[in-house]
Amino acid sequence: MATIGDVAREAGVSRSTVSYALSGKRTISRETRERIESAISRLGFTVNAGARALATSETMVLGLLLQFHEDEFPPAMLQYIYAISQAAREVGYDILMVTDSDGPAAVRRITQSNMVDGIILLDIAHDDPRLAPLRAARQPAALIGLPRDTEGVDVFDLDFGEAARLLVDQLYGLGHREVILLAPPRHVFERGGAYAWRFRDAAMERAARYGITLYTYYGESQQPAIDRSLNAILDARPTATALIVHNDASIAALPRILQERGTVVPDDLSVVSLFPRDFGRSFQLPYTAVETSPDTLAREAVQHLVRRIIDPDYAPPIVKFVEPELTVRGSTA
Amino acid sequence: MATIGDVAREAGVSRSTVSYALSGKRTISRETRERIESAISRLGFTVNAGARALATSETMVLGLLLQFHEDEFPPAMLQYIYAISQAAREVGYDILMVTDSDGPAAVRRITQSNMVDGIILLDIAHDDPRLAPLRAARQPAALIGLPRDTEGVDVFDLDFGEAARLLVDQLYGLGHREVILLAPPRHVFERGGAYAWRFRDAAMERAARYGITLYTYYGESQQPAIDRSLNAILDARPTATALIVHNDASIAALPRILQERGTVVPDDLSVVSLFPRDFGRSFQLPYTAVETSPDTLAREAVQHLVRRIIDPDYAPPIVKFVEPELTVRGSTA
DNA sequence: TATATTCGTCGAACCGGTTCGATCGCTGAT
DNA sequence: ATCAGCGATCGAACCGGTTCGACGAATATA
Repeated sequence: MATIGDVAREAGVSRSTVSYALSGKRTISRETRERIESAISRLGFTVNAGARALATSETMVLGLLLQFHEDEFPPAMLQYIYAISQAAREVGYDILMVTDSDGPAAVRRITQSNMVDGIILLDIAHDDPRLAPLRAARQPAALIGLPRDTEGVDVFDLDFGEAARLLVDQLYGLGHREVILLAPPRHVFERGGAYAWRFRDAAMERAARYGITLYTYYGESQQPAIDRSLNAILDARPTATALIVHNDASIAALPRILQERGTVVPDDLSVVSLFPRDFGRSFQLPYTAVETSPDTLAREAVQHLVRRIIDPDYAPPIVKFVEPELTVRGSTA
Repeated sequence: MATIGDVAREAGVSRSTVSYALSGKRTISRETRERIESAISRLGFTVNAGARALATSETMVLGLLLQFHEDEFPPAMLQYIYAISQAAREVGYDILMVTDSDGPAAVRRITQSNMVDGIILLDIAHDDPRLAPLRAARQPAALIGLPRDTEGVDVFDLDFGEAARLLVDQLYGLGHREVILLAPPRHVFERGGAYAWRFRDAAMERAARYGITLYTYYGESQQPAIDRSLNAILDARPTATALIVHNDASIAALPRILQERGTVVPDDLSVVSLFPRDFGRSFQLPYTAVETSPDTLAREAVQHLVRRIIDPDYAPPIVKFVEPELTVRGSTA
């Protein structure tokens, strides 16, 4: 590989001149610049990322930390990963994807060794053990998901509480007074997935205020338990007139289950849910729902992170809740 | 951040001594080593990855290049991504994930700038445009998927031809003589996804040999077209007694569709398929099938790649087909 | 006892960039 | 005619590691 020294020699200038021609940080005469450019293309020169990183202390890489929980629904995760990667590239950054099962160690490893300029965390737990090493790090971080303590980090998340209220309101307005809430699996709550109880608690609070009887159940994460539990829940509450599903794995299975049971939506049962917008691409989900948009969330997180990398205190840490939007699909009556 | 110079000063030795103590490449006295180690932990020293990469020309990072096609089924992709990431970490490497839509440019960018020690390519097209820049690169590559020309790269893939034969044999042995083959979407063929026609052609060849009438159809990739096309196909061939599904998106929707139609498996129709082993985790797929194992494939690719990074010509380039395995689930009669 | 080895350590060079300060030739203002 | 100011370029230092050759002291060999 050609180095900047080779280019300098070929163009008959010094290394620093080549560097300045590349960065444009000092004026270079038209003639010299052209000589350098032609030398670069003749030699096929590309700057060595490691050397540049060493000199500038900027790697132009973002760390993407994620854990893969057995009880998580894969399609949803990929939405985020992909969106983050795309958004990062748009602003000139690459993604170092780290899936270590030991999250805190992973954070320490990549921040202390200076492999990345910033960090994005997915799958935030209420007391996320990765936050401590993250706060100790030199690099800024953006979280997608809400932890208990947001100090020193930027947070982006859907307003799950508001989403729940929106859905309950919708059902209440249509006259439903006996509703089943299918929440995420129990492990999600135990692990501290705050989005789970933010949604559940808001739904319960709202239902209570309206005098709605809300039956709360926790879904399963893997087949065939998903099917079994859905059937069991529906069997247990024959008088319920509506179903709120906050559970990706279950919502994907629901159409088939209802079909099997001969339950017609919305005649026999109203169904509302909450899932990523692109689920429709993979699954047939004809339900009125709050559609989350991983793309938007990811893009916003990345852009904020990059701004903070460039200027660490361009603004105080933010906690941004994306407003949920209801897409009505006529699965309610 | 403490540098190796800080450690050296703290321990009262030279920088090189610290380096040798770290790498173990030269003998260091017990006493000195202990002084260095305590200095390291006192200062919280971690080697700077960029500096080490510059000095050693080894980044300990693998590039993972993938493109996200609209007509692909996301869950399958994630299996690979995750497995590769895990396998890489096991052997000390991190993953730089690149999703640029311009694949060849991405290959050039990360290889020429020396960001990675090796490259893994997913989603190989028959004439994959990324291969040219890859062969020009200094870094070795492993492909998951089979291109036309395998020169200079290591290739890992399921033996799709054999998989097809296995499934056709299975049906033939049970007496089926009129079979529907649901292949991947047309775009996959057009784009050059070799696995698609390797499976299809082998199935057709085998069917012809046995005198089986094979109706070949191409599935859709997105809802609601998937549902529509499945129904149309089943309507068009009421006399077919078996269905071979080589199409992730369709197989995920199939149970519901059959339910809707009142078709009982295997009494009314035998179904066999080909999908990743872990699909059972997300979807309820009670079908006899060749189950692919992204984990195994990914692990093998990564391990080979790393070996080749360490010793570029430890062996000639390999093309490794993983033998398909049939899991019988009683969806045939 | 003289000599060859081995052990433990150091200094310097190098990896491939960036950046600061200095120099030099011109131009324009005084 | 003098000098400030600017444009264009260079050299050197630096980023934080690794590695090679050298060297003194201790140990083994003859």
